[in-house]
Amino acid sequence: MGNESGQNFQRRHQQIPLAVIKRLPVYHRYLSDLHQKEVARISSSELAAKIGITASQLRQDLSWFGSFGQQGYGYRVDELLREVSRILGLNQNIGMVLVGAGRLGRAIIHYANFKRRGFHTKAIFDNNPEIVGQIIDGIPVYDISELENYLKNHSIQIGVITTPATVAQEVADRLVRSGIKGIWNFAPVSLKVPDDVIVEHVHIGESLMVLSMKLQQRKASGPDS
Amino acid sequence: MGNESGQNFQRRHQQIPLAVIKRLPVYHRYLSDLHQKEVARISSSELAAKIGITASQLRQDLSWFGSFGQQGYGYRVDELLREVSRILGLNQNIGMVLVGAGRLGRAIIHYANFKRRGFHTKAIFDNNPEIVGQIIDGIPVYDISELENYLKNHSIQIGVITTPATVAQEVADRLVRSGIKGIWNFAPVSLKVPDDVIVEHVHIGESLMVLSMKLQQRKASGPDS
DNA sequence: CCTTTTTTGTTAAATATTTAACAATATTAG
DNA sequence: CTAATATTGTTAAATATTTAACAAAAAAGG
Repeated sequence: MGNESGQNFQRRHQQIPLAVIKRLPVYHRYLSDLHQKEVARISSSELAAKIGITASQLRQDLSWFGSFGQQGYGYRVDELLREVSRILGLNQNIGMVLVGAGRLGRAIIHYANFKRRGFHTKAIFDNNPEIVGQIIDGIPVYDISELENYLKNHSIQIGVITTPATVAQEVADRLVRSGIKGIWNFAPVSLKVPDDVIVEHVHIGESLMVLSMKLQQRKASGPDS
Repeated sequence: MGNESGQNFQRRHQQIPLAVIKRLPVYHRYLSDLHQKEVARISSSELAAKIGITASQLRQDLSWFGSFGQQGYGYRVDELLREVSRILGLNQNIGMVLVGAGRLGRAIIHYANFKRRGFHTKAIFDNNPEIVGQIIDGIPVYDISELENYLKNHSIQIGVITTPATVAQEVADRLVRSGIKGIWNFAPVSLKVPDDVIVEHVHIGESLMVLSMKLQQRKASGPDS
């Protein structure tokens, strides 16, 4: 058994590298898969091979959070999945509101609600009178003017912005003023927020540009290299 | 004027770091903004400050592709925007097909078509008979069985996957067999493709987990640190 | 026309991340 | 019970990325 059995969260007091943080959801996905397939144990080298990284990196990453494996045996899939879930904060319920009930907003509600447990979209806000009052996926749509009032009376941790880019900053400001500390932003703008607010930006357009660029590079440098 | 005036694409023969590639779309966005505001010139330090990086990094990044600035003057916004667009491959028309006409698919078509020039979704494929035959945003929806035949007869560079995770790999295989070299994947699976095919994965769920984790960390280590 | 200022592109130093190596230890096999 | 094998967590080395420093050169000001 690991020497500290994962009792402690984040062993060292240094800041965890962003590169490590970004790999954790990937580990979670693969571990979920294995768990579903009822695989009981896996070694760092097997798991790393599946993911396409080195075993060293996997062990190094995990070591930021504790010791979850057993020498000579490897990791128990269910235990490691539980630990990674805990590290990711997936063991608690998180309340969200979504601003911008356009196509992307509707798609995200669906995605977020069905795919990931623990994240609950409690309310939707929009400025279109034709949408306000509707119920989308079981979630009520309120007028954007109600935003501050709603947030005052409900426990919400994350605000999701799926508005046009032009109003995203204004929405962010309003969320921040109402005490929201986490913003999941789909609008293609870099939001300016205070230091104590965390923004995760989903870079849809940027991702397509990266693909376009890589294709162009590949073409330029010869298809065989 | 820069000593080589950007005549050459990618000066050195080394591989361009992924970290650099990922920043280029950000540069593009800020330069577009400046261009729209009719700003004519900008120095590396001004632009870097806006973006929130160091001037050194900006100049270092650009130097991978050529010399676009002028000592004592800075960069001409229109020229640099043109160069960055060219590097990103935004100056050419790119044909795309989208597989999976669900909510996310429809949102992406809208997003990709309206927001970014150069990318044209030519056809949509789905297996739902109720959707097949429809026209979405001016784009015809065909039965998924038509995919290979369509790709044989049209010039398509990118396949977009917005199907459920369960069928994403199968769709990817079919795209690859039809000669597609670029895949823009929204399904939460790591696609296995040959080395000459480029996959860009939009990590929607993973991004939410990262946000969740950062919130949890912030909470744990005290709101003031 | 000359001097001062600005700002680039690049070389070098500092920092961060990844990979390799290995001692420690649990498991397995005989 | 002992020896051989497997595999972790961690320390050290290698690699990559970021930042700083600065010579070169253009622009601005007199």
